[in-house]
Amino acid sequence: MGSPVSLKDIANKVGVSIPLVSYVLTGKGKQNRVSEETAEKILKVAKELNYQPNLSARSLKTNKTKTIGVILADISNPFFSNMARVIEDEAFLRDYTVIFGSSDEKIEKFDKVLEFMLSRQVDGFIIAPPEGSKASISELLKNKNNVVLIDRYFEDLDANFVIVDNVAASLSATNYLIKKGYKRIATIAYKSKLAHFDDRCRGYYKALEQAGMSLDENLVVKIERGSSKKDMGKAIDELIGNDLADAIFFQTNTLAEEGIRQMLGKDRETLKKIGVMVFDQNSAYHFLENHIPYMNQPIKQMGKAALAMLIDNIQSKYNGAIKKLQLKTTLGGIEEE
Amino acid sequence: MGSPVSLKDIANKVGVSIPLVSYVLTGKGKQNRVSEETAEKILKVAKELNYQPNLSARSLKTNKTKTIGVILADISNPFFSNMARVIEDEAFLRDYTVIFGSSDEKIEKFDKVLEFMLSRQVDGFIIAPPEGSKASISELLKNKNNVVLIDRYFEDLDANFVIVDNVAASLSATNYLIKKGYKRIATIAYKSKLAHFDDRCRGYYKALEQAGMSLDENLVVKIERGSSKKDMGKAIDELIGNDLADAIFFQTNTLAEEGIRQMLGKDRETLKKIGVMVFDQNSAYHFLENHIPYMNQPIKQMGKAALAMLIDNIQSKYNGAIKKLQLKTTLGGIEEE
DNA sequence: TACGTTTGTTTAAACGTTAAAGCATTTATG
DNA sequence: CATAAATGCTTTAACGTTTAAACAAACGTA
Repeated sequence: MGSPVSLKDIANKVGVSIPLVSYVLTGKGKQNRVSEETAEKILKVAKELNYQPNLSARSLKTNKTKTIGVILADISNPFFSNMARVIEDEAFLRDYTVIFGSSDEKIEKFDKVLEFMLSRQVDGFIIAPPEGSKASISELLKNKNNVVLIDRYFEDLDANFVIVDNVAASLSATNYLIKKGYKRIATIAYKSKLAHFDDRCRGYYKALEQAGMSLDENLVVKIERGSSKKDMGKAIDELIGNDLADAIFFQTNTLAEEGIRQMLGKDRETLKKIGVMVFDQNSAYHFLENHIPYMNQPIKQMGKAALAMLIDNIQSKYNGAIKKLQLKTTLGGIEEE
Repeated sequence: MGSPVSLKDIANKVGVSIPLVSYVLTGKGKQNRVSEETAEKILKVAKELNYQPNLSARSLKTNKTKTIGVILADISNPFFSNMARVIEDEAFLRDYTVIFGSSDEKIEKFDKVLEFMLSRQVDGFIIAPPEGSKASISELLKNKNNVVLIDRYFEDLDANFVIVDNVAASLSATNYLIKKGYKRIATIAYKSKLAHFDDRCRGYYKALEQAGMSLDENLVVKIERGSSKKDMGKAIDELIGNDLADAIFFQTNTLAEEGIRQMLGKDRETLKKIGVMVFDQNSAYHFLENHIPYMNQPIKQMGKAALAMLIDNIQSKYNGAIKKLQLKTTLGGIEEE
């Protein structure tokens, strides 16, 4: 129990009615013509008794919980735990409570978490949608729920989102390898229909095209999520064992981590011969002999922007207008820095 | 809005009074003598209308929010984000909501987060207490709040906790290095008064003593939290540059990460000559040439146990009895495995 | 002086639940 | 057959808020 002090206690002590106290403490004293004098008394007593509003009662009345639900893929994954941290901090500042849920990239889990949060009557959502969740999210939007997608989006779904410019990022990433002189640049991606992964592939294609390099389908490898260890082993074997590729662009952090591990497993020298580029940052790269260049995602900015967008939406600052924000990535981990 | 269906709607449709519906839907039908027949009708209609209880109203009445507050040092730190994930999952299964807060090891931030959660009327807390938080937690306990400490504890504070056996873990860790034949084993710890850090040092002392090795104060380095980069640089320089130590036992993951980085910075060969042992696991070690042995903490077990303990406490299964759980660590990352 | 307006307050009602007490009707008990 | 007990339900009240409407007193204006 915080403090079992209610408006009633204050009202009694000051000698006024309960609504008056409510008006003053919610800052609506002026507009409800509460005299300066009583307002002061009320504030003083409230402080004395260390009044804490009963949020359940308030929510019951106002139909707002000041809580937002955040569904990420996996909160123990560094990318998402960093994002969670930013959202937590930002929400704290704005006096919003956050509840987190991990979808594990599974639609069934996602739906369960979503339902859980709906039953908790959250005021809005920040969601990194897993594959196949378009229908659920579309449903959510129909009930005019406040939703901001993050990190991912759906091509033909009119929803707010905050993502990075994946095409541009992949383009830069691939360009970096091209400029380094690599000729047979492979890319490893997840087998997924999520739009942002498509974009990453598109960026890769575009870079090759712009450089006048032909696209070799054998250099584009898609890994199944569940069996990434086995698949990655095979992929690395084929790409490197057969000298198919001289550089690899990993499209996610987790792919890179597994891929690099597999490369190291073969022969410590492999990594020095093969060019590597990664989408997203990872502190573990510091442990490697050579610097690993990566495309740095502005996690902090994304989290902040998503939360700001959502809360503005909840408070219906811009009524109904859909906001789409695409942030820039930056090149990091290069030796010059 | 989930569904704006209330008990009233169900009651109207079935043709009974509201309390009857409440009784049935909360499983108290039998004890309130509701006939099988009406109970069935109520359940059927509830399902039809997709009734979702209004938790605010329920909380207002019952004074329980089915929410627990979890305060960790930093949710973007892998150890804690893994812990968060376990707690999230476990709470989800039990239909409890979790709100997280990061203390950043700062007492001021901790107190703010604590107050925030109290204002949210959480039913209980799982806390990894930062240095200096004993008074706040003691206060919390006085108001008979349900608290379970995790990862850390206070020597002379009678509170529930779930930790690892730090003395035993450090003993094993140091013993491992001793058995490997190292003669001048250093340890690097944080400058902190937290009891679990003391324990880790004690385990180290004990191992040396048992092996008949004398304790060299120069081999025990304490790093300031804020300035760990600078301090660590100096420490590594002194220990290794002067050939003071032939092995280092890092007492936390973050210390090890920084320490290893510094060692690699000097010369890639250093790490092969100096024995290293780390408290806590880190997937980044896979990127190093040599295997890094570590003491593996049962994060999953800890999180699960803490949550179970807390919820049993909330439901006052064991009334007032303090529970102290100390779990075993295991040796990991050794080459033989 | 009368009456509309402003000012400061109170009363009433509601949000959706739960818990206790009340009230018929039926069934068991001697 | 009278009465007690069990059965199945309803009524009442309350949790702590917020919001709208009502009210009284003081003031301004004619």
